[in-house]
Amino acid sequence: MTESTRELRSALVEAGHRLTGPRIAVWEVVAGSESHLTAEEIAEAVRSADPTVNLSSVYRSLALFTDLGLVRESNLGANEATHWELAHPDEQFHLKCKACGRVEHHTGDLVTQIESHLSDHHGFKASRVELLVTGMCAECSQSHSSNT
Amino acid sequence: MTESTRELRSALVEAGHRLTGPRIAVWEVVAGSESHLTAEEIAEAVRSADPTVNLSSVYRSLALFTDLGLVRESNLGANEATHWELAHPDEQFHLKCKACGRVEHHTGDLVTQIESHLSDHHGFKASRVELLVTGMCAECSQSHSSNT
DNA sequence: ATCTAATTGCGAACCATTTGCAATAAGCTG
DNA sequence: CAGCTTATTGCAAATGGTTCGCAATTAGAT
Ligand SMILES: [Mn+2]
Ligand SMILES: [Mn+2]
Ligand SMILES: [Zn+2]
Ligand SMILES: [Zn+2]
Repeated sequence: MTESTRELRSALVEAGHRLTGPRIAVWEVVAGSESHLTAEEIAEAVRSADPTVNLSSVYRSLALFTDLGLVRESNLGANEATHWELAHPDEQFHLKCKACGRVEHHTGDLVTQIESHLSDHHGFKASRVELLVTGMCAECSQSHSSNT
Repeated sequence: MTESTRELRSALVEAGHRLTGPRIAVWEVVAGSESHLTAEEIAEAVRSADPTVNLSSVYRSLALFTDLGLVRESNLGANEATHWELAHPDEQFHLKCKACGRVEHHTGDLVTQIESHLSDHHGFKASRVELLVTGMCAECSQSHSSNT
């Protein structure tokens, strides 16, 4: 049993769930990837290891992992499928380049400042912050510029 | 012709589009509401004035208005239908209370600071910022507290 | 009043996600 | 290890929001 599987097991057991084949497979894929994946992409990768795993089970595993705080679910655009990735904190937010499509992470304490401000001045207790900045990344604004 | 319709007409004409019954009806509903409405809710309201207007036309009008910058489209939660409202700037973001469900607006210059920081230090040119803070509003955290 | 292209209504298609249910298997317990 | 209970799975069908194709309508120009 791999180290990553061990982590999964303890999280599952602690919450009273079972360690199963499909869950392990989904976990390995998500934990072993750097990117934001759709359920279908995850299912595809999972199937290469075990072709019997069903897409429904992938969805169910992801929902459970999200619940346990192991993975993070993101909407990276209207009418786009949900993307999943290993959990990361709120203050690490998303920069999406509309030219190349890449999604980068950016850590800023400004998110934390917003939370504090809302709590201190407005009594709003934030439990989750989702910040998506869409625009042009450095590389793309460079290559798309019409200068000499 | 109402004032609000006149505004719509000039925006449409300027972009080479026609002023039509369905577009006026959708516009009146969105412009006359304070809240974030789903396409179905808008269609319902539109039908009370003109029952012949189709849901597809509502979607098409909303897509066009969004394109023209007249309305704003928001995802206020995973697996929830898209919501529309009259356009408002990026720095006016969303606070969603998970207890009462209300969505409030909050204006903070911190969003603008994030944009500047990304531009100055990372060469990322933001064109749109979507910030959704989920948590408990002041009223709800008060009434849900278990104190004497 | 005529003309033409944009727009609409309608129904069907689409796509991501969820669900019901019978079959399977994880993790006790002895 | 074998038996038992119940969570979990695979499958296929349902769902719900949104889009699409196309023929009929209509806005706006001439
Ligand atoms: Mn991320
Ligand atoms: Mn809003
Ligand atoms: Zn880019
Ligand atoms: Zn509330």
